[in-house]
Amino acid sequence: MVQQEPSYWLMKSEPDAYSIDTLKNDKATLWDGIRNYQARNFMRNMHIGDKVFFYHSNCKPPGIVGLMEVTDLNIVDPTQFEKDSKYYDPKSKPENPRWDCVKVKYISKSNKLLSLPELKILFSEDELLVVKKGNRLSILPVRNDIAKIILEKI
DNA sequence: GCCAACGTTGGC
DNA sequence: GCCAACGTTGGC
Repeated sequence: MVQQEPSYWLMKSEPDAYSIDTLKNDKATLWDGIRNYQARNFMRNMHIGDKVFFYHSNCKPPGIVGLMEVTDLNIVDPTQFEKDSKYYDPKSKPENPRWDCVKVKYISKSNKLLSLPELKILFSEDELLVVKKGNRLSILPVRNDIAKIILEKI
């Protein structure tokens, strides 16, 4: 059987909430708390073995700080049913969960952050501009050709 | 703190 | 289905 080439993604997290160092320590994590349908749907399109760039957002300086890999798919996000969670969704019912997520594992932390200004150049011709001002999507696909360049820089 | 971008909500 | 109001993201 032919080994399928992985797809590449970018997922954002505020380092105050969950950082690359926390993931490095945890080794793996559920990427839960996603409450945006388009971002959720991107997770549904992931496959085991896909590579994910970890992006630190809303911090100084913002940028790609490491690499992860998808290890599990279609996991019901437990936080949607936790009343004390800030991700609690009273409209979601256990018999028909609205939010699901993937599990990722730590691969590596960048020696040097790949900064937002550098990403703006890399993604300048991409239609799903990762770095577009006001882009509220916390999960985005990354084109293979761009991903290859990023991999050389992190 | 400001604000651009844009998703969500709810009245009609 | 339209759209105004509102809320969130996230860079600066």
